[in-house]
Amino acid sequence: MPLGLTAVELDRIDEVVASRRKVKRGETLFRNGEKFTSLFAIRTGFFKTCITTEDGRDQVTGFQMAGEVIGLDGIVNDIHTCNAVALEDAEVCVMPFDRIEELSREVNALQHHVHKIMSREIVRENGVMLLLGSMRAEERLAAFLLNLMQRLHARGFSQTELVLRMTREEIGSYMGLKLETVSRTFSKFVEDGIIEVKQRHIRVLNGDALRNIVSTKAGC
Amino acid sequence: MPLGLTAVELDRIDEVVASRRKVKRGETLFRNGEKFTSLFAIRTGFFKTCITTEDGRDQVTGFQMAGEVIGLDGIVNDIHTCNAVALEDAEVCVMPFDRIEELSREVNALQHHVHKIMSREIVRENGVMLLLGSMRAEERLAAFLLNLMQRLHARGFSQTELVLRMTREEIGSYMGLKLETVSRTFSKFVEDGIIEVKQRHIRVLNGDALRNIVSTKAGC
DNA sequence: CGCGTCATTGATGTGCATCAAGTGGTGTGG
DNA sequence: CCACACCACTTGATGCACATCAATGACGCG
Repeated sequence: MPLGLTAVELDRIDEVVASRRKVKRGETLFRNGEKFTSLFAIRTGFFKTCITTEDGRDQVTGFQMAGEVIGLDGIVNDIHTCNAVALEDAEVCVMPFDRIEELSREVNALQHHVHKIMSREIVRENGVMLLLGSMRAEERLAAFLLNLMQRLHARGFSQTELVLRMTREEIGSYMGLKLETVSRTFSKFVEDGIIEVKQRHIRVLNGDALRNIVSTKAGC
Repeated sequence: MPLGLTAVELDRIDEVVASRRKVKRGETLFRNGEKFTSLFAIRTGFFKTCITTEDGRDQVTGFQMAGEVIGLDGIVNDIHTCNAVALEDAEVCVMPFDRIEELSREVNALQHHVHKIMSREIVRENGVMLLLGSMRAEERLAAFLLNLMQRLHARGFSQTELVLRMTREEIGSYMGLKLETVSRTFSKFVEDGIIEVKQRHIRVLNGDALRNIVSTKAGC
């Protein structure tokens, strides 16, 4: 969590956690239409959030890992508007939102932290919109891999190796592509010597090449 | 603004407005990279927000009208990450964010209101992601028109007539389409008798048809 | 009136979707 | 422990929606 807090403040912040909850792989933490009461801080595990429309369309709107907060969509109307599904066995901290609001009136740092988390999510989604609106398949996947690597690295994992927690289809859904396109694009990256793929294990051989792919549209 | 407030509370909320600012058509309210200090409530006028990437790509991430709040992206890093451009002469209320935080510690309703505004933006962007990721051109534009109509109607404007404040290119950028595609799709709607188009003036003849277009992917 | 901006419409190209077949890993039950 | 079934993935062939390129038309402003 945040920085520059006194011990007392840190204790107060612990108070927002009402309980913990385990979610098995494949199960949902919350569903579209359910009443919103709490935000969830992921302790361990990996989630996807996805929207399902009346007509059966379904789209992954994000992947969340340990240390990230999930459930912000529910605040507006006190109803969750997406499903949060565990992609591996997970544990979350349940943080009742009224308690968060209460405490953040007393602890300025908490208040500001909450605002930042929400703003960060807005900015992240801006980035995804950019990606969906104007990038080609290779760029999307390069950006996706770089983003995952960066987040995993920030958590102390390898910079170059990662294990995908999601299927090709879920990646495709998130990136606005079909699973075949995801697969083909990975294959192309392999041919080009940029990554190695073995099932869901990915080793990045040439991170710069990925970065180039993402930001080399200028020449077009 | 929100409901169920005492007169005293309402007075307090007025305090968040430090000043007003006029923005002429084509000018920016804030720019990517500028220091973030305030949120802005639009009093009159119409804005677009857009991201510009290093490599010159540019994408509209939203259109905002009177009564909406703009600038939420700046909270995370105290830096704006997008440009806000007035599409017509506009006036905004400047609301210094530290004052918002200060006051929302005292006025619960304000605190909750701020949270809702941010959450609403997250949910809106979720919807755009869905649109960009899985809808075809006709569906995107139908959804776009319906959304504009609904927001304008909520502000007391006609349900069936609207004036686009933005160019075809800006619409296309927002929807992940080229301006030609936007134009062609409008023309198709006209052929089908769904709308009338005269420059930027749009009259919706058959709102149900639009709604059908948006939610008729089940059959495909 | 003439120029610039925005919009429309047509002809052609292409990136990704779609359809289809086959492979490989995993898990289960005999 | 092996056989089978299932699922995720890969790879190829074809088609289509939208992009791209290009020409023309309609406003609005100096």
